[in-house]
Amino acid sequence: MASVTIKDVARVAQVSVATVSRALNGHGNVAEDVRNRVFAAAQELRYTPHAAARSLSSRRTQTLGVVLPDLHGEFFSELMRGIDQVARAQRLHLLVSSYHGNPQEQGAALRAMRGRVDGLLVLSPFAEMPPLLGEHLDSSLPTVLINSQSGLDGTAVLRVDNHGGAVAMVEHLVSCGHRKIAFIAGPADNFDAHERLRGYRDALARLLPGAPEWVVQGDFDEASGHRAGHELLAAPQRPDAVFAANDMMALGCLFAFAQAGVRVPGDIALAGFDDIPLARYVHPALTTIRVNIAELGARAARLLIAQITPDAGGESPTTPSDGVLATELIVRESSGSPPSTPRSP
Amino acid sequence: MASVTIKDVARVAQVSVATVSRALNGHGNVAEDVRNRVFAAAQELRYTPHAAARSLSSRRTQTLGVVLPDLHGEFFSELMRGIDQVARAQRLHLLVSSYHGNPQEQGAALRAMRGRVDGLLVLSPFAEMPPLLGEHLDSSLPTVLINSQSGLDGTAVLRVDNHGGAVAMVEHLVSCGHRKIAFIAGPADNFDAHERLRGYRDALARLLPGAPEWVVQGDFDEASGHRAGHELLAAPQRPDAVFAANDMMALGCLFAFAQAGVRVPGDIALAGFDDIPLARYVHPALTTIRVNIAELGARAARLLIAQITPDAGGESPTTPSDGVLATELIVRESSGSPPSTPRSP
DNA sequence: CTGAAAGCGCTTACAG
DNA sequence: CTGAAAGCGCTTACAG
Repeated sequence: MASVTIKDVARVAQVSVATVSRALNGHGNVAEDVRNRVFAAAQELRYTPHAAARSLSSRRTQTLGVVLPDLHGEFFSELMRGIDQVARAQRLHLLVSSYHGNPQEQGAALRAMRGRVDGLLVLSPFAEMPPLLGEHLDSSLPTVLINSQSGLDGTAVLRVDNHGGAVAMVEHLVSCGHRKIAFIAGPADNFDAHERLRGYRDALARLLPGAPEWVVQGDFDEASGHRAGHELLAAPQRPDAVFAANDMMALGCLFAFAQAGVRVPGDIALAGFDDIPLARYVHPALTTIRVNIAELGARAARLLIAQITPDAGGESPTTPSDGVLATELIVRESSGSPPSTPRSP
Repeated sequence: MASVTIKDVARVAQVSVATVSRALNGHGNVAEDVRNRVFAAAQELRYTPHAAARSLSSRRTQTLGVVLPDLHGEFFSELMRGIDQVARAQRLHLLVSSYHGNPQEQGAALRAMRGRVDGLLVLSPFAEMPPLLGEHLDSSLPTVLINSQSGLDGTAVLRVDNHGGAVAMVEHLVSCGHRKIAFIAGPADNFDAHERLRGYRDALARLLPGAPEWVVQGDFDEASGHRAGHELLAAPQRPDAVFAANDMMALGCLFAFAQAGVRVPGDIALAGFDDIPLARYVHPALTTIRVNIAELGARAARLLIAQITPDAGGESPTTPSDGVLATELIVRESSGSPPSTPRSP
């Protein structure tokens, strides 16, 4: 079953290659019996069209490109799941490329997509748009940016409502009676981190006017949360509540508190952001903000498909090219308020 | 920056397209100054070769295909991480395709890879080789099967040592003094599940001759572990230890025990398989078998690359085409033996 | 070292 | 409804 081409099928079916192409692609204008002969021949020979050849002449690859900073963990797999779900419904393939957090590589990854994909999904979490992004984005290639700083001409952007989520969390903590609310920030150069910090600040200013901000720097990983936890405990006055910009840091912080014999939420309340699977399993279960990453991926894919084929079941044409994905407050034990729903495994 | 082709570069550099091609591909036999002119022209025009065209004429796609049952969770993301790591070192792209557990779709996915990839990594966990696999595998396309039942002619297979891991776990449980060891099995039609069950049986027969097997059926998800837990507690004589064929089921079982007020490991010891991130966070931390999935992906990718380009830094030529990936016993609290290392977050 | 030309395997106007 | 032919954008012997 080496390489059987359209010519072989044409020969066996005794028609021209043009007819084979039309028959196999369902182009209507083919006589019934001819079509059957072609199908039979194709089947007999186990013919599969050569994708590169088809792409070259049809200018379509039936493939969506996904360019990410890394292929790591929950976020990646959830995003891919969402993207895959809508891509397959359109019979589109997925070409994934990680640039390993390296802006240099990002440009290369973007450029290498030419001729391989019909459109691009790009995750570029840098708070400052790398100049490369704009330069390497082929303006003739439909593109949807995910959770990225915008700033690009007409490129569609889809974002998680990080700001709104952070505001909701501060509101919740305040409603639980907490007043001295510290924040463990994410990496300064990360756009999501930036938005969450902004949400914390805005909510604090509005709900607790006059209350000082209390921000400890972290970098989204557990170790930095652990350090931040110790740092907070060392302060002359301890906070009532700690809001970490993501769950991993909240977990690190929780561990630091446990080491120091500080009880959560008895002594200090704690909250995170993301609702990773672990969040419900730690003790106490972590109050957090849920982000439906699969949905983010699915919507981004729909947005992109709508750009590629305005009538293939993508987002409706009235959908604005920019979108925001809502978040959800998940109240568990760690924030000092009894959870609204019983704990489930 | 629409579509600039090699012709445009040739015109600007005032050479033939053949020369442009040779210069850009580093073919040595190009005069220094000509090469420079070509590079300058390419840069000026922001030229990027069209992948489909290049593939069609060179018969190489610079892409590895990955065909998986689903794009779900930890296993998927770890596998991808490992594959990506070695693929990028060779500047290879990754085309991923999920067949959503549907053998029918698997065939389609496999066939659709023609002309898109230089080789295939296929995960086909069905205990019975779907006849489709063999039929749809293009014999001219280098392929590596991952964790699949073999049975195919010369196709390379890479496996996790599920049998060995299960044996090691039973040995550990026995060494902790447990005698009545129950097993929560995975889905009957899953190859990994089958091997783990076989390991349990073999070890039991060897270490505890005469002891009856005690197998409860599960299907790898948490809910089935939960059911199995209740079922085990309802038995006239409770087991000393429960070995679940994966961590998710162990977690479900743990939850069932907690609900029933049964203490782990005090009343019943518990162990899982996989070492998912949650395993160390639950209480008590779960004794399990670690499988380095990223390494599995990396080795599979190397094996495949070696087939594609026997001298591009893939596995050494002496590497057998079949391989087994060792597992590691991770002792934590749940098995009733004090953990050998202090608990870390 | 360089160019003209064939060819990779398809698709798609263009005639008929 | 069908076929001959051009063309998609490259690469690669083949000459020179």
